[in-house]
Amino acid sequence: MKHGHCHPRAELPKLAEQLRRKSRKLTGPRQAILEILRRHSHPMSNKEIFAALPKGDCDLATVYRSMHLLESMKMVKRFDLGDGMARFELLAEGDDGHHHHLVCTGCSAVVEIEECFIRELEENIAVRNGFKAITHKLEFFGICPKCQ
Amino acid sequence: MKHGHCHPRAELPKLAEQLRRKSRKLTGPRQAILEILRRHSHPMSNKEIFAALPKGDCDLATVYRSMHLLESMKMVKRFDLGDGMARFELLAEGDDGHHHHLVCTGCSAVVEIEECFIRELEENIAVRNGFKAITHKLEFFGICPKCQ
DNA sequence: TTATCTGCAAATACTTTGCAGGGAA
DNA sequence: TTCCCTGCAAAGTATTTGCAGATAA
Repeated sequence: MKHGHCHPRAELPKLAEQLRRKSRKLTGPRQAILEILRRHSHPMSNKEIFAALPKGDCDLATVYRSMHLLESMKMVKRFDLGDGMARFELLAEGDDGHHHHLVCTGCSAVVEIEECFIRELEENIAVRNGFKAITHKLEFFGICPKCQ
Repeated sequence: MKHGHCHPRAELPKLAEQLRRKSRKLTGPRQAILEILRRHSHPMSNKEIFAALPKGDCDLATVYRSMHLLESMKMVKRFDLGDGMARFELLAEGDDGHHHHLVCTGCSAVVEIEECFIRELEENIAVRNGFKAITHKLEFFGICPKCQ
């Protein structure tokens, strides 16, 4: 599944509504950040988002704060691609965003891997170890065609 | 610094040999760190290793440098459990250390998961996307029996 | 002796936070 | 007006690095 590319402004009403529900405000930076994420289909770091914003539009600290907020509202999903910084992707309505990535160790290109092969194994592992509420993080790394 | 209380262990010959091969030295901190890892079966962070060393035994920076060295010699393996710091486990001779973890989101307890379910899928994903040298990182998260 | 190591402190990189002024509702 | 939000700067955490003295071989 794609992430919001079919409905360019679909996120705004949802954003406004969810913000209202938490007595939070619909501000310029928050709209601008969602707009940036909508235009990029790959996971973006705070710094990348900041760089993509019209310059002077908002502070880096505000990007960090906004990403926490949007994450708590389940409008974005945080990914850890193992390079020491958080990355975020826009979530489609009703999508839990669970998927994986194939990351090039040469140029950092990212391919989205939509299938999840682990869900059945989770239950097995949970039962065997007495754990509840099991989730997992799975990322693939390799060398992309261009970098070979 | 001195390490009069540091006794030779099973890894020492291997360590000494590999160090010699790279014209590196067999020093107190390096022996002490391997000894710490040998006594702990769970992945340890630099800070944990540092804290477990006899106090004043070596500097935190030296722990970081030693872990890089030991990793490059394939005597330890680095894991990223998603909490913003690297963790390390001792590797057995000839072991590539590939396995996964089940981490409690409550108390950070770690269960080792020895099987790997992904190896066949890797090839599939590699071919489909034209990638080479594919690897993966997979970690499970949940709530352990004690924390439920 | 000599090249590698180490402690120390300073520097980096990513992220969070305190505070006072600015802004949405 | 009332809170919430923002910029700015400072602080926090994990990690790396420059340097001069210490040490293994």
